[in-house]
Amino acid sequence: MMHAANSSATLPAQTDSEASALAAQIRGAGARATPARIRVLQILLNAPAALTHHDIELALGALALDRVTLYRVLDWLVEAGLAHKSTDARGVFRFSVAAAGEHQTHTHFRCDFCGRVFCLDAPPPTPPRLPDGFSLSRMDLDLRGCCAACAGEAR
Amino acid sequence: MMHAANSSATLPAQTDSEASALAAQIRGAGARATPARIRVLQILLNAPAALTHHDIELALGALALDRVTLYRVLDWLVEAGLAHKSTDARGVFRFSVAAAGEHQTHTHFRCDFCGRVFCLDAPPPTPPRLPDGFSLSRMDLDLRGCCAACAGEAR
DNA sequence: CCGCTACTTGCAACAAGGTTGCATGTGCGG
DNA sequence: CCGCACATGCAACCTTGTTGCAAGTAGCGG
Repeated sequence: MMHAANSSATLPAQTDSEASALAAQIRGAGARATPARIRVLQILLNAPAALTHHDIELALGALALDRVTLYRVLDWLVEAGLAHKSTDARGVFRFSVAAAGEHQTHTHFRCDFCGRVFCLDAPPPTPPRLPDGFSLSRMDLDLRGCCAACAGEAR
Repeated sequence: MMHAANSSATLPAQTDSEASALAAQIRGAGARATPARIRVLQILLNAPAALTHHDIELALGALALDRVTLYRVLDWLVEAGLAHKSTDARGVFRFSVAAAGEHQTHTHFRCDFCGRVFCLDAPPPTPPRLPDGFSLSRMDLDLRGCCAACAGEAR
C-alpha cells in the first residue's frame, strides 16, 4: 500500500499528529486503527458539509479504498457514534462527524441550486407534541432554500 | 381492462362516486383522468402514512400498473401539487397527498421498530436563524422514535 | 358516432446507490 | 515474532429510480 508521495491537494497535509489522535479515538471505540478509517475520519472532520459516499471517494483521490470498504467504514463510524448518517433530497446518504457532546437533534440546510448540504447547529427550540403513546428518540430538521453563494451569483 | 370483480380488501369499495370527484380534480390540474391516476390518488388519500413506490404497488394488488407508469404518475402528482415527495431514513422516496391549503412545512414521524411513517401536521413554530445570505424555501421536520402500536406491544 | 392526435402507458434496457459472500491481508495482543 | 480475529478487496447481486421508443387511448372536433 506504501504511502505514495502525498500529492492530494484535497487533503490538508498536517496529517501526522492529527492521524495518531484519530487512531487513538478509533481504538478507544474498540476497533483497529486502520489507514482507511483514519483517512475517512480525517476527510469528514475537514468537510464543511455532510458528504456522500461519492464525495468521499473523490476526496480520497489516489488513496482510494474499495467502494465496499468505504461503505463499511462509514457504517462502522455511524455505529461507533463517531458520525451521522442522513439522507438528502435525492435519497442519497450523507455523512458528517458527530460532535463530542452530541445532541439528539441535527439540522441540515440544502441549497436548491448548487445542491450542497450544510450542517447547522441551530438548536431548534421545537416542542413537537406527538400523538398519545408516541415517544421521540431523535429529530432532524431539514431546510431547503438558496445558499449565500448561489444568492450572490444569481443576482 | 374490465373491472374484474372487486376482490381487493386493501381498497375501500365506495370508490365510484369518489372516483369521479378525483377525475374532476385531475382534469382540473390539466391532465387526462386515467384509471392509473385515479387509483393512485385514491390509495394515497386513504393511506394513514406516506407510502413508498413499493407500498403503492402492493396496494394496487391485482390492478397493478407498470413500475415505470407508477413512477410517472407519482411524479406527475407531485408536479401538479397534489402530492408530496420526501425521503425516508432508508433513502427511499415516500409520497403523501398534499393538503389543500398547503403550507411549506411538513412533519414526519418514523417508527424505529415497525418502520411506518406518519405525517403529522404539528405546525412547528420553529424560527431557524440561518447564516447571512441564506434564504429558506421549505422545511421538513423528521422525527424518529417509537409509535403507539409498538410501544404497546413491547411492554 | 367516428376518426385524429397528443397525452399515457408498457416494455426493455440502463444507471446509481447500496449490500452480501468469500478469499486474502494485516493490526496488534500475546 | 506469531497467530488470529478483524479489515479489506473483489465480484456478483439487489433495489430504487430513469430514459427511449413503440403501442394504446382519452377526449375533442367533425
